Amino acid sequence: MKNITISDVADALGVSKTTVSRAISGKGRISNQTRERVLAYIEEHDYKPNVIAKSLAQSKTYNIGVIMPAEYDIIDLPFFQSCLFGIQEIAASKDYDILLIISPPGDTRQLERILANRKVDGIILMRTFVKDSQVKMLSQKNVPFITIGSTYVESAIQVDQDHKSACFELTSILLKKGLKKIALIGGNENFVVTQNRLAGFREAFSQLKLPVREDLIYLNTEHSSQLDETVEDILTKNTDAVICMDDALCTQVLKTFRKKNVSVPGDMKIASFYNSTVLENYIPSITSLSFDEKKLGRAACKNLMEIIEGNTPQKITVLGYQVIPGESTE
Amino acid sequence: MKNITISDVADALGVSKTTVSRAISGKGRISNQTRERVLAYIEEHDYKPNVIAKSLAQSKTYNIGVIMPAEYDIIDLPFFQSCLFGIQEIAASKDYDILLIISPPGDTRQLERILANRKVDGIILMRTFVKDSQVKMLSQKNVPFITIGSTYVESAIQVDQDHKSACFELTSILLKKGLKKIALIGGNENFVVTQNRLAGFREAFSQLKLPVREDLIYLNTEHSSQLDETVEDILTKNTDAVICMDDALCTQVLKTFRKKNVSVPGDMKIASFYNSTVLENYIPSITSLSFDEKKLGRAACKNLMEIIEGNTPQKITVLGYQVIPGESTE
DNA sequence: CTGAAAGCGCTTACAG
DNA sequence: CTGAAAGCGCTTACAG
Repeated sequence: MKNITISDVADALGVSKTTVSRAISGKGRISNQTRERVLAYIEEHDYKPNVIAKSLAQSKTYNIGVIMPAEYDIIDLPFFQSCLFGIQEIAASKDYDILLIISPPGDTRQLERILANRKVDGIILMRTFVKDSQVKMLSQKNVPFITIGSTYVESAIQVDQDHKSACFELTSILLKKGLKKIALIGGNENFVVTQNRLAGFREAFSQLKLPVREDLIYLNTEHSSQLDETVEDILTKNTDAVICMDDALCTQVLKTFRKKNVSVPGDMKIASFYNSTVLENYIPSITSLSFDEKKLGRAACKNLMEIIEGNTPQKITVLGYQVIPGESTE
Repeated sequence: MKNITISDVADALGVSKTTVSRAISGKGRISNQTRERVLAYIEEHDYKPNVIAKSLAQSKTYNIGVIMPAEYDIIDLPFFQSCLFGIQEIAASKDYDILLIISPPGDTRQLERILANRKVDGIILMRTFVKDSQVKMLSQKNVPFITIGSTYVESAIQVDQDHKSACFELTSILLKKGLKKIALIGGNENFVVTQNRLAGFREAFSQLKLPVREDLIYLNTEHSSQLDETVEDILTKNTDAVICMDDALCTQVLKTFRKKNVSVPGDMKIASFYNSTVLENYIPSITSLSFDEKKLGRAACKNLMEIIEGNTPQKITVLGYQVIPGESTE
C-alpha cells in the first residue's frame, strides 16, 4: 500500500520529475498542454505530494506555531478559541497548519525547542506581556512572528484590538452622564492590554479636564478574596460607577453587589469589557464592549503569511470595537 | 549563519555520519568512548538534528494531530484546554508536538488534508459523537488514533471519564435521600457522553427498583429559551430534584429558579456535573462531580504514543471521578 | 519548453 | 565497532 510519489507520476507520463514538480508548483516555464496532462493525471490518481520531502527541499515546514499561555483564566479562553479559529481559517487556505505551543508566561523552553527543531515557519503570540521574554527572543533570533496584542519591542509586528480607544469611549460615556467617581478594576498589570485600557481610562478624564481618582484604580485584582475587599473599598468611597476590565471580574463584582444589596443601576452603574456569554443574559443588561476576535486571528495570520513570503506588513494593525449600551449604566 | 549539520559534526570529529547518527539515536552498536566523544561535541557546539530530514528518512513526523471541534460552547472550553495541557505534557516529553486541527463536527476535510499531507503520526479526537464520521474514517484508513470519550466504533482505542458510574452515583445519592421525582437535564443526545450519563441515571433507579420518570428526562436542551420551558415543566410536575449534565445548564436553571423564587435546597435539590469555576462560588454550594481532565489528556497521549510505537494499549481506559457534596442537595 | 543531476539532512541495511 | 552508499521524495540551478 505504498504511497504514490512524484517519480511514479513522472514515469507513468513519460516525463521528468522536474516537469511534474513544475506543473504542480506553477514555477518555471512549462507548456500548457504538459501542465494539464500532468494535473489531470494527478487528479485522477489522487497523487498528493509529500509535504515533508517538500519541506526538506525548500527549508519550509508549512506550519505556523501559535503560542497559547499555560494559564488558567477561564474568561480568556473564548478569546483564544476565537483567535485560533480565525488563524486556522487563513492558515488552512494557504495549506498551512497550526502547531500549538503551550507555554507558561516567561518560559521560552517550548518555543526554543520548536525553533531548534525547525518545525515552524513563523510564530503567532496570542498574548503579550510588558516585559516579554518570548518576544525578545523571537526578535533576536529573527524568526518571523506576529503578536496579538501590543508589545513594547520595537521590531515586533503587532495586531491588536483598540483597547485604549475602547476604554476611552466607555469611560467618556460614563463621565458625560455626570458620573465623576468612577472606579476601574483590572487584572494583571504586566499585561500590555491592562496598561492600554488604563491609558484610555485616564485619557477620558483628561480630555474632559477632570481629575482621575487614583485611589479608585484597582489593578492586579485577580483572586476573588481580594476582589471582595476591593468592592468593600469602592462602596466606602461612595463611588458612582465601576468599569471592569473583564467579565470574570464583572461577574464577581455583581455578585458582591447583590450580597450587599447594592442595586444596579440604581445605587451604582457598572460597565464591563466584553459582551461575553458569561454576562449576556444578565439582568439588568450590562453595558459592554464588543470585539471581533476571529477577525483578529485572521489579521494576525494574514500578516504572518506576508512576513513568511518576504513582504513587510504594516507594523501595527488596530482593529475596531463596538460599544453595546445596556441598562447597567442608565 | 547556516545551521550545523550531521556532516559537519562527522567531519569535525573524523568519523562517519553513520557514527554520529548512532551516537544520537542510541541505535546500533557503538563504543562508549566514541558515543561520548560525539555527544560531548554536539553538546558543546549546540548541534540540533534537523527534524524534517529525520522525518523524511524515517517517515515519521513527530507531530500528533489533536482535533478540537469548531463549536462554541464556552462551558466545554476548560475541558479542552485541560486536556490539551495533559496531552502536551506527555507529547513534549517524547519530543512530539501538537498539530491543532479545528474541525466542525462531521466534517472530515481538515483531517483528510492533514493525513494526505502526512503531517502527523497519529490523532487524538477530543470529542466523539454517536455517529462519528471522523472516527469511522480514521479507523478505515488505519491511522493510529485515540478518542477522548467513548465511541461505538469497535476498533477505536478510547480513554474516558467514567460518566456512567458518576451519574449513577450522583443519582443514587439523591434517591437514597428519599427523593423520587428526579429530573435529568442534558445536552445534545448525539454525544456519546450524554448517552452514558443517561445510562447511569437509569441504572441508579433500576438498582433500587424504582421507576424512572421518563417525562422528567430532558435532552437536547441547549438554548436558554428552551431551557426556560423545561424548568417551567419541571416545576409544574412537582419535582424533588434536578440533575444537570453540565454547569452551563445548571447556571441557567439556577437563574430561573431564582426568578421564580424557588429556593434551593428548600423547595428543590439540584446537582451538577462539574465543579467548574462557573459554579464554584455559588451560594448554596452545588453538589457536583470532579474529574481530572489533564490526567485524561495525559492518558490519551500516552496511549497514542504506544500505538505509534507499535504496541497495543488496552482498548478502553476509564478514569475515575469524585463526588463533591454541596448544600444544594441537603 | 524540458530533463539529468545535485542537493536538502537525515537513517539504515549491508559489508567489513 | 565503524563506514560507504543508497535512499527518503521533493526542488532547483544549470544546460540544452
